[in-house]
Amino acid sequence: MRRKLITIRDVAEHAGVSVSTVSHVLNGNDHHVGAVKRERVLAAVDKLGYRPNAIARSMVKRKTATVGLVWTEIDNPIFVPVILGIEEVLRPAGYHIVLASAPDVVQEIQAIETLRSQQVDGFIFMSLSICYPFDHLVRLNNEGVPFVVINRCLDESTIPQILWDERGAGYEATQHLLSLGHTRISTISGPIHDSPPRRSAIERHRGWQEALHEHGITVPPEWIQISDYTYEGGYQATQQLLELRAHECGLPSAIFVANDVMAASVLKALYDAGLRVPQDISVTTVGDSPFAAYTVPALTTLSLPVQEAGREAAQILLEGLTHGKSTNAAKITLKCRAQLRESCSPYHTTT
Amino acid sequence: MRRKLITIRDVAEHAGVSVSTVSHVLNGNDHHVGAVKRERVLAAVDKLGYRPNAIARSMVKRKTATVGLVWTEIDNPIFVPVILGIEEVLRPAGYHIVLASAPDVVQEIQAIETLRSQQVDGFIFMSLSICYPFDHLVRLNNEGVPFVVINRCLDESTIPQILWDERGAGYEATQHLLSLGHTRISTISGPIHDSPPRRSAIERHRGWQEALHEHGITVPPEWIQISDYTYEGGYQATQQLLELRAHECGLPSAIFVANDVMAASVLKALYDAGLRVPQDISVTTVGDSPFAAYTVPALTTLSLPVQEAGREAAQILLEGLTHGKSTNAAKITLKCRAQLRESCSPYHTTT
DNA sequence: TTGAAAGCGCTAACAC
DNA sequence: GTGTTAGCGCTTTCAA
Repeated sequence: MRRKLITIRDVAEHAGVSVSTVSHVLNGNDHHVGAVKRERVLAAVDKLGYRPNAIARSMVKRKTATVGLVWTEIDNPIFVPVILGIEEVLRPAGYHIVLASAPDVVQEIQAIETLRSQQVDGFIFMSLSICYPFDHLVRLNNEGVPFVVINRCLDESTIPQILWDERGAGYEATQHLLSLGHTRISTISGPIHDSPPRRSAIERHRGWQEALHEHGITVPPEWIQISDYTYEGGYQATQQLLELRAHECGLPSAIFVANDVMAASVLKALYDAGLRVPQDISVTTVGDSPFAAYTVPALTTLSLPVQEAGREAAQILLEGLTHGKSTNAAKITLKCRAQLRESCSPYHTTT
Repeated sequence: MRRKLITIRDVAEHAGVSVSTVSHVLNGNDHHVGAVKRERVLAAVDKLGYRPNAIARSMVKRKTATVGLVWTEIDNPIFVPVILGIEEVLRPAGYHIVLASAPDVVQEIQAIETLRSQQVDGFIFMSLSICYPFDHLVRLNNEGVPFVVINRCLDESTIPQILWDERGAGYEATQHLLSLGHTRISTISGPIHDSPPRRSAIERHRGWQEALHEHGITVPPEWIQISDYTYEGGYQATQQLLELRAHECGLPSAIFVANDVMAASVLKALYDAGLRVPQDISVTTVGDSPFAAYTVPALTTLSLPVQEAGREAAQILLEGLTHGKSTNAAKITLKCRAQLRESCSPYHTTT
């Protein structure tokens, strides 16, 4: 930043005191500084427009008051609320956030390296529920670097992590359908066969399974559509399902769709096929994107406490940042909340 | 980051060379270093797991390779693609991004202060098209700090800025309706009366006006609904419009909705009222959120090149970062692209 | 209460 | 080619 930098020395000179006195005043170590000199310092600071150099300070304090936010795939809208939650708690604590998106593990490792050389004080890792290898995270943890991980399956109890109760979400979404009398309940699942696996997809699917199982219900395999969490995928999966009209197993009376993005396009596919929701077919899903309340019909869904995840993560990190190390490695699972809207109706034989 | 830090001196010692040699090797000033010593240095670096301290380097180079991203309201999904665009160009250039959200001007000024003391090399400001006062930006500019501003109206030609052609978007969206034979074209506008003003809302509205004016069309004032860019707002505005059924001016045959969020709820409101889109009423809008292609019916809209805005901003900033200062303060206006989908049909007297 | 001075880890003259 | 050394701007003993 161009301009001749104004340093603490300039201030000291201007105020006719020593640099250490200036430093003391500026850092609130006022106790041992005379009121007169303090005033003089403050005046000089003001007059000169002095702006302390945080870099220089970081150098000697060996702390930067900065945390690295490593994002496994930034191209996801939930990024925003999560960051919001993180900022909400990190900002007041005086911390800054440095961003680094890292689409894969190699880049993640690379990002960690870079950020560490930047001397960040800690990390938050946010991923798309993908079960990447995490040896590097274990190592990082062993080195005593504070960090917390959001939405990633690491089967490692000494790393603090925030998860959503995906299985519970799938379960409850299905349970809701069951409670309405539906028994012919299909699913359009997320990428449950991906490798590395996608935890959310697998868990939501399992939740659906468990709910059905509890009621002793089995469904024809054709009613299980594996898709990919995208609009296009949801649309196509629905078309697949609709072809069963002519098939012996027939159509389900309800669909559990693994995320709200697909659910939106499921609605569209159903509409395009002339089926009415919820009269002809009910739909539940997971994820409560802002649009979910304004689809036609509005989606009954389980909302992920996204911003809360950011808050929790930051909170735990802060703990580790201040108390030198994460006290008790927490594994927090956040419950999803049901949002009952218009896409479901009680089961009845064809209208 | 705990652990005894390994410094460049340790490496020098281990390799039996001087620190400056190590520094040269590490910074690619290889020309003047013998191959033998270079190897020894590299080996020592590897063996010791040396990680250069970027903070120390920044201190002497007076550069941090970091840019501050100041976000006027982080709670907006377009944040993600914009960041994506920014990272796309800043990352390869070796720059990091420090985040700071600042909901209002006071906090923005504060954020700038903090980031400057953090020694960021430059800034990108991203706002919601709100015409905040910007004296502080002019000052920043005068101090020679490189920065660029996205989506904000500052009537100041020496500050590089990226804008979207909002007026053009409104114009073309309306023009499309006109070309389909519509003349009874209503608008659900954004917050055009806000203070400080919202540029996008005003411009889109003006685009609508201009298109009608060009065709010598005037509309009853009841057909102009001022709303707020939200789902709720869009829904309510539509209900207002629908009350005109009983009114002497009657219903329009088409609506230009100022953003896609409102458009989604307009669709819903119309559906709830038993009106079919596009058979009974056509809808165009601005903004092409991912969901816009999957509403029922899919929205005909003008898409903002969002990621491109991020890219352009970063590109221009990079210019200023490397060439000491922004060469020629650019004001780039990005054109919006029409996405023709299902929400419009040719005008015809009531079906 | 105040100040002098020793670094924090690195780069870049400048000397050899 | 290679090494010595003077800072970058700040905090923090330690003395006075």
